Amino acid sequence: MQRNTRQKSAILHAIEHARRPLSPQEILAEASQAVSQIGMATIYRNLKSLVDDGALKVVTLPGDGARYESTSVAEHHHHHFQCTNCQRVFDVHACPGDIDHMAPKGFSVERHELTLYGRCADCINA
Amino acid sequence: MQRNTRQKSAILHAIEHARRPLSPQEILAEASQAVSQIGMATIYRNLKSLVDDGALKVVTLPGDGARYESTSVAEHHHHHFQCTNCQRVFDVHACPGDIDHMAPKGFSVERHELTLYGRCADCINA
DNA sequence: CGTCTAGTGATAAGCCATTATCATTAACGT
DNA sequence: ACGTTAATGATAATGGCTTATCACTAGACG
Repeated sequence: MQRNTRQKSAILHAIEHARRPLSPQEILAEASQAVSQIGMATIYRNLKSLVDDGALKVVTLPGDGARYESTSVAEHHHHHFQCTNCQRVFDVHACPGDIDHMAPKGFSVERHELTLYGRCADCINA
Repeated sequence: MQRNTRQKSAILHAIEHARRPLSPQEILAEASQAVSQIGMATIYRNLKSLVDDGALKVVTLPGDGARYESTSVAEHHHHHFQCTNCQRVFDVHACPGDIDHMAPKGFSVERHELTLYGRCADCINA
Protein backbone atom coordinates (compact mmCIF):
# COMPACT_ATOMS: atom_id res chain seq x y z
CA MET A 1 0.00 0.00 0.00
CA GLN A 2 1.16 3.51 -0.85
CA ARG A 3 0.58 6.30 1.63
CA ASN A 4 0.48 10.03 1.10
CA THR A 5 2.76 11.57 3.65
CA ARG A 6 3.38 15.20 4.37
CA GLN A 7 7.02 14.56 3.56
CA LYS A 8 6.38 13.22 0.09
CA SER A 9 3.98 16.05 -0.65
CA ALA A 10 6.52 18.60 0.49
CA ILE A 11 9.20 17.06 -1.72
CA LEU A 12 6.99 16.94 -4.79
CA HIS A 13 5.74 20.43 -4.16
CA ALA A 14 9.27 21.78 -3.89
CA ILE A 15 10.27 20.27 -7.21
CA GLU A 16 7.08 21.12 -9.07
CA HIS A 17 7.25 24.74 -8.01
CA ALA A 18 10.91 25.19 -8.70
CA ARG A 19 11.58 26.49 -12.16
CA ARG A 20 14.75 24.50 -12.29
CA PRO A 21 16.21 21.09 -11.34
CA LEU A 22 16.94 20.77 -7.65
CA SER A 23 19.66 18.86 -5.85
CA PRO A 24 18.79 16.65 -2.87
CA GLN A 25 20.20 19.35 -0.59
CA GLU A 26 18.10 22.02 -2.21
CA ILE A 27 15.06 19.80 -1.92
CA LEU A 28 15.83 19.22 1.73
CA ALA A 29 16.04 22.94 2.32
CA GLU A 30 12.75 23.59 0.51
CA ALA A 31 10.87 20.69 2.07
CA SER A 32 12.11 21.66 5.52
CA GLN A 33 9.95 24.75 5.32
CA ALA A 34 6.87 22.55 5.22
CA VAL A 35 8.11 19.71 7.42
CA SER A 36 10.84 21.16 9.55
CA GLN A 37 12.30 17.98 10.92
CA ILE A 38 12.45 16.12 7.64
CA GLY A 39 15.67 14.17 7.18
CA MET A 40 17.93 13.46 4.26
CA ALA A 41 17.09 9.75 4.23
CA THR A 42 13.48 10.63 3.56
CA ILE A 43 14.50 12.89 0.70
CA TYR A 44 16.48 10.14 -0.97
CA ARG A 45 13.83 7.49 -0.33
CA ASN A 46 11.12 9.58 -1.89
CA LEU A 47 13.20 10.76 -4.80
CA LYS A 48 13.93 7.16 -5.61
CA SER A 49 10.31 6.09 -5.51
CA LEU A 50 9.14 9.16 -7.40
CA VAL A 51 11.64 8.45 -10.14
CA ASP A 52 10.53 4.81 -10.20
CA ASP A 53 6.93 5.95 -10.44
CA GLY A 54 7.81 8.16 -13.37
CA ALA A 55 6.89 11.40 -11.60
CA LEU A 56 10.45 12.73 -11.64
CA LYS A 57 13.42 12.62 -13.95
CA VAL A 58 17.07 12.71 -12.97
CA VAL A 59 19.22 15.49 -14.38
CA THR A 60 22.95 14.84 -14.45
CA LEU A 61 25.42 17.55 -15.32
CA PRO A 62 29.16 17.16 -15.77
CA GLY A 63 31.06 16.74 -12.53
CA ASP A 64 28.05 17.26 -10.34
CA GLY A 65 25.59 15.18 -8.38
CA ALA A 66 22.09 14.30 -9.49
CA ARG A 67 19.30 16.84 -9.64
CA TYR A 68 15.61 16.25 -10.09
CA GLU A 69 12.93 17.80 -12.24
CA SER A 70 9.31 16.93 -12.79
CA THR A 71 8.56 14.65 -15.69
CA SER A 72 6.17 17.19 -17.17
CA VAL A 73 9.11 19.52 -17.68
CA ALA A 74 11.44 16.77 -18.85
CA GLU A 75 9.01 15.69 -21.54
CA HIS A 76 9.82 18.79 -23.52
CA HIS A 77 13.30 18.60 -24.96
CA HIS A 78 15.43 21.20 -23.27
CA HIS A 79 18.87 21.88 -21.88
CA HIS A 80 20.49 23.40 -18.83
CA PHE A 81 22.47 26.35 -17.63
CA GLN A 82 24.64 26.16 -14.54
CA CYS A 83 25.79 29.27 -12.77
CA THR A 84 29.52 29.13 -12.10
CA ASN A 85 29.01 31.24 -9.01
CA CYS A 86 26.05 29.77 -7.13
CA GLN A 87 26.07 26.37 -8.85
CA ARG A 88 22.32 26.48 -9.37
CA VAL A 89 20.94 24.91 -12.53
CA PHE A 90 18.32 26.51 -14.75
CA ASP A 91 16.34 25.28 -17.72
CA VAL A 92 17.14 26.42 -21.22
CA HIS A 93 14.17 26.00 -23.50
CA ALA A 94 16.08 26.08 -26.71
CA CYS A 95 18.19 23.70 -28.72
CA PRO A 96 20.61 24.33 -31.56
CA GLY A 97 19.17 21.27 -33.33
CA ASP A 98 20.79 19.62 -36.29
CA ILE A 99 23.32 17.99 -34.04
CA ASP A 100 23.13 14.37 -35.03
CA HIS A 101 25.28 14.73 -38.13
CA MET A 102 28.14 16.00 -35.98
CA ALA A 103 29.10 12.53 -34.87
CA PRO A 104 31.99 10.72 -36.55
CA LYS A 105 31.17 8.60 -39.57
CA GLY A 106 29.68 5.24 -38.74
CA PHE A 107 28.34 6.44 -35.39
CA SER A 108 24.65 6.69 -34.63
CA VAL A 109 23.36 9.43 -32.36
CA GLU A 110 20.52 8.67 -29.98
CA ARG A 111 20.37 11.82 -27.93
CA HIS A 112 22.44 14.77 -26.78
CA GLU A 113 22.94 16.98 -23.77
CA LEU A 114 23.97 20.60 -23.79
CA THR A 115 25.09 22.53 -20.75
CA LEU A 116 25.74 26.26 -20.68
CA TYR A 117 27.94 27.80 -18.03
CA GLY A 118 28.08 31.38 -16.88
CA ARG A 119 26.51 33.82 -14.48
CA CYS A 120 22.84 33.71 -13.61
CA ALA A 121 20.92 36.96 -13.25
CA ASP A 122 21.36 36.93 -9.48
CA CYS A 123 25.10 36.42 -9.62
CA ILE A 124 26.00 38.54 -12.60
CA ASN A 125 27.07 41.36 -10.29
CA ALA A 126 28.65 39.27 -7.59
CA MET B 1 63.79 18.10 -9.11
CA GLN B 2 61.59 16.52 -11.73
CA ARG B 3 62.46 13.11 -13.11
CA ASN B 4 61.43 11.47 -16.33
CA THR B 5 60.21 8.05 -15.39
CA ARG B 6 59.15 5.25 -17.65
CA GLN B 7 55.76 5.42 -15.98
CA LYS B 8 55.14 9.05 -16.77
CA SER B 9 56.27 8.55 -20.36
CA ALA B 10 53.95 5.59 -20.74
CA ILE B 11 51.03 7.60 -19.39
CA LEU B 12 51.67 10.58 -21.62
CA HIS B 13 52.24 8.35 -24.62
CA ALA B 14 48.95 6.54 -24.02
CA ILE B 15 47.00 9.79 -23.91
CA GLU B 16 48.79 11.49 -26.79
CA HIS B 17 48.24 8.54 -29.06
CA ALA B 18 44.65 7.96 -28.14
CA ARG B 19 42.26 9.75 -30.43
CA ARG B 20 39.92 10.27 -27.57
CA PRO B 21 39.84 11.16 -23.87
CA LEU B 22 40.86 8.28 -21.62
CA SER B 23 39.73 7.35 -18.15
CA PRO B 24 42.28 6.49 -15.46
CA GLN B 25 41.41 2.82 -15.93
CA GLU B 26 41.92 3.03 -19.66
CA ILE B 27 45.21 4.80 -19.10
CA LEU B 28 46.24 2.09 -16.67
CA ALA B 29 45.45 -0.57 -19.24
CA GLU B 30 47.39 1.22 -21.95
CA ALA B 31 50.36 2.13 -19.80
CA SER B 32 50.53 -1.42 -18.47
CA GLN B 33 51.61 -2.55 -21.90
CA ALA B 34 54.76 -0.48 -21.54
CA VAL B 35 55.28 -0.85 -17.81
CA SER B 36 53.48 -4.00 -16.82
CA GLN B 37 53.53 -3.56 -13.06
CA ILE B 38 52.43 0.07 -13.03
CA GLY B 39 49.90 0.81 -10.31
CA MET B 40 46.82 2.97 -10.10
CA ALA B 41 48.40 5.34 -7.59
CA THR B 42 51.07 6.19 -10.14
CA ILE B 43 48.43 6.88 -12.76
CA TYR B 44 46.62 9.32 -10.51
CA ARG B 45 49.80 10.96 -9.29
CA ASN B 46 51.04 11.60 -12.79
CA LEU B 47 47.69 12.70 -14.13
CA LYS B 48 47.52 15.27 -11.37
CA SER B 49 50.97 16.66 -12.03
CA LEU B 50 50.49 16.62 -15.80
CA VAL B 51 47.28 18.60 -15.40
CA ASP B 52 49.06 21.00 -13.06
CA ASP B 53 51.84 21.38 -15.60
CA GLY B 54 49.28 22.16 -18.27
CA ALA B 55 50.10 19.13 -20.41
CA LEU B 56 46.67 17.55 -19.93
CA LYS B 57 43.11 18.73 -19.60
CA VAL B 58 40.35 17.07 -17.65
CA VAL B 59 37.21 16.07 -19.51
CA THR B 60 34.10 15.61 -17.41
CA LEU B 61 30.93 14.14 -18.85
CA PRO B 62 27.57 13.84 -17.12
CA GLY B 63 27.43 11.10 -14.54
CA ASP B 64 30.87 9.78 -15.24
CA GLY B 65 34.35 10.05 -13.82
CA ALA B 66 37.11 12.24 -15.16
CA ARG B 67 38.86 11.55 -18.42
CA TYR B 68 42.03 13.12 -19.74
CA GLU B 69 43.07 14.52 -23.08
CA SER B 70 46.21 16.30 -24.22
CA THR B 71 46.12 20.06 -24.06
CA SER B 72 46.97 20.31 -27.76
CA VAL B 73 43.63 18.67 -28.52
CA ALA B 74 41.75 20.61 -25.88
CA GLU B 75 42.94 23.93 -27.29
CA HIS B 76 40.64 23.51 -30.26
CA HIS B 77 37.03 23.92 -29.23
CA HIS B 78 35.31 20.60 -29.59
CA HIS B 79 32.76 18.32 -28.00
CA HIS B 80 32.32 14.68 -27.13
CA PHE B 81 30.43 11.56 -28.03
CA GLN B 82 29.93 8.76 -25.56
CA CYS B 83 28.96 5.29 -26.70
CA THR B 84 26.06 3.99 -24.68
CA ASN B 85 27.34 0.47 -25.16
CA CYS B 86 31.09 0.54 -24.47
CA GLN B 87 31.10 3.85 -22.58
CA ARG B 88 34.11 5.07 -24.52
CA VAL B 89 34.32 8.77 -25.30
CA PHE B 90 35.25 10.19 -28.68
CA ASP B 91 35.98 13.69 -29.90
CA VAL B 92 33.48 15.59 -32.00
CA HIS B 93 35.17 18.31 -33.99
CA ALA B 94 32.10 20.33 -34.65
CA CYS B 95 29.96 22.78 -32.77
CA PRO B 96 26.48 24.07 -33.48
CA GLY B 97 27.67 27.55 -32.51
CA ASP B 98 25.38 30.44 -31.81
CA ILE B 99 24.54 29.02 -28.44
CA ASP B 100 25.11 31.93 -26.12
CA HIS B 101 21.81 33.63 -26.85
CA MET B 102 19.96 30.54 -25.64
CA ALA B 103 20.43 31.46 -22.00
CA PRO B 104 17.60 33.14 -20.08
CA LYS B 105 17.50 36.92 -20.14
CA GLY B 106 19.94 38.55 -17.79
CA PHE B 107 22.28 35.55 -17.82
CA SER B 108 25.77 35.67 -19.28
CA VAL B 109 27.24 32.63 -20.95
CA GLU B 110 30.93 31.87 -20.54
CA ARG B 111 31.18 28.48 -22.16
CA HIS B 112 29.22 25.40 -23.05
CA GLU B 113 29.56 21.65 -23.24
CA LEU B 114 27.81 19.34 -25.63
CA THR B 115 27.70 15.59 -25.31
CA LEU B 116 26.28 13.24 -27.91
CA TYR B 117 25.16 9.76 -26.97
CA GLY B 118 24.68 6.75 -29.20
CA ARG B 119 26.53 3.83 -30.72
CA CYS B 120 30.11 4.08 -31.84
CA ALA B 121 31.18 2.38 -35.05
CA ASP B 122 32.45 -0.65 -33.15
CA CYS B 123 29.24 -1.13 -31.19
CA ILE B 124 26.67 -0.24 -33.79
CA ASN B 125 26.08 -3.92 -34.50
CA ALA B 126 26.36 -5.20 -30.95
C1' DC C 1 -11.39 4.78 17.14
C1' DG C 2 -8.29 0.93 16.80
C1' DT C 3 -5.25 -1.79 14.22
C1' DC C 4 -1.94 -2.61 10.89
C1' DT C 5 2.02 -1.52 8.64
C1' DA C 6 4.23 1.84 5.35
C1' DG C 7 6.92 5.72 6.15
C1' DT C 8 9.96 8.48 8.96
C1' DG C 9 14.24 10.08 11.19
C1' DA C 10 18.76 9.46 13.24
C1' DT C 11 22.55 7.12 12.45
C1' DA C 12 25.46 3.46 10.81
C1' DA C 13 27.09 1.31 6.90
C1' DG C 14 28.28 0.89 1.98
C1' DC C 15 30.35 2.45 -2.33
C1' DC C 16 33.81 4.10 -5.12
C1' DA C 17 36.92 7.29 -7.04
C1' DT C 18 40.78 9.53 -5.44
C1' DT C 19 44.57 10.51 -2.11
C1' DA C 20 47.91 9.50 1.67
C1' DT C 21 51.36 6.43 3.68
C1' DC C 22 55.77 4.37 3.61
C1' DA C 23 59.24 1.08 2.53
C1' DT C 24 61.54 0.23 -1.74
C1' DT C 25 63.24 1.44 -6.37
C1' DA C 26 65.46 3.90 -9.80
C1' DA C 27 66.52 8.68 -12.13
C1' DC C 28 70.21 11.87 -12.66
C1' DG C 29 73.89 15.07 -11.37
C1' DT C 30 78.54 14.56 -9.77
C1' DA D 1 79.64 4.02 -10.48
C1' DC D 2 77.73 6.40 -6.39
C1' DG D 3 74.74 8.77 -3.62
C1' DT D 4 70.78 11.49 -3.18
C1' DT D 5 66.09 11.72 -3.17
C1' DA D 6 62.03 11.90 -6.32
C1' DA D 7 59.01 8.47 -7.86
C1' DT D 8 56.93 4.06 -7.51
C1' DG D 9 53.71 0.37 -5.94
C1' DA D 10 50.86 -1.99 -2.59
C1' DT D 11 47.75 -0.88 0.51
C1' DA D 12 45.23 1.79 3.85
C1' DA D 13 42.67 5.84 4.44
C1' DT D 14 39.67 9.58 2.95
C1' DG D 15 35.53 12.05 1.59
C1' DG D 16 31.06 12.55 -0.58
C1' DC D 17 27.02 10.87 -1.73
C1' DT D 18 23.68 7.34 -1.30
C1' DT D 19 21.58 3.31 0.95
C1' DA D 20 20.51 0.15 4.98
C1' DT D 21 19.00 -0.47 9.72
C1' DC D 22 15.59 -0.23 13.17
C1' DA D 23 12.70 1.65 16.74
C1' DC D 24 9.13 4.89 16.48
C1' DT D 25 5.36 7.61 14.09
C1' DA D 26 1.40 8.33 11.66
C1' DG D 27 -1.52 7.30 7.26
C1' DA D 28 -5.64 4.54 5.90
C1' DC D 29 -9.13 1.22 6.11
C1' DG D 30 -12.54 -1.38 8.68
